[in-house]
Amino acid sequence: MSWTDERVEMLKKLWAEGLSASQIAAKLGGVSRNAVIGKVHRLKLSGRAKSTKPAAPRVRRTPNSGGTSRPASSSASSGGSSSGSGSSVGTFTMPQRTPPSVTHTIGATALKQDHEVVAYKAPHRDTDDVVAPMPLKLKLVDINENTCKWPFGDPLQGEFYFCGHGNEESSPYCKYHSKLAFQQPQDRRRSR
DNA sequence: CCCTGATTCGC
DNA sequence: GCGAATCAGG
Repeated sequence: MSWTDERVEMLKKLWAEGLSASQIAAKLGGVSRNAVIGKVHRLKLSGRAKSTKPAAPRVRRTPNSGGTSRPASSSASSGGSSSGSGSSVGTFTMPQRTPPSVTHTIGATALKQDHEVVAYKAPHRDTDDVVAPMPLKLKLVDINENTCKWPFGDPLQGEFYFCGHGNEESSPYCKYHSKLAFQQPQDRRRSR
């Protein structure tokens, strides 16, 4: 299909209304969104509602100068483009097992009382005589192989730290949190 | 991966 | 002039 006056008019209108190129292409029919964008550019209608945007910092593309282009084979696209999930420094990965929300509540509650309280009885069904330790407020940088890595708080919120108490060997958590972390299989309530 | 617009360039 | 391919972001 070609760009008749009507179609161009429609294009201008829709573009002015803020519809996306693909939407306009769909409405007009018979054209791809690329066709629409291309036309828009030719009509010099690009920059739409673009406030402070004097010049486009576009980086010149370099397919291959003056030669036969578009050989389909984009050649060495290799994996140089990073985006690698590699190991970004500073990134912390939460434990696979999401700590039960109960713990957070407890932690928070205990925190409000702040000092004084050194320990508190474990919540309900925990018949264990294991006592939950008050979390030492260890920062990410302060934890190591021997500190419990049970997280408290929300990394996105203000407070975020780790339990930090000593652990049994080979465990990332202290005795108490190891229990919470490694067995949850208790009966799951029918959520529905 | 979905989407957006921007750009290039063979046709 | 046209628009597919491609790019650069969100």
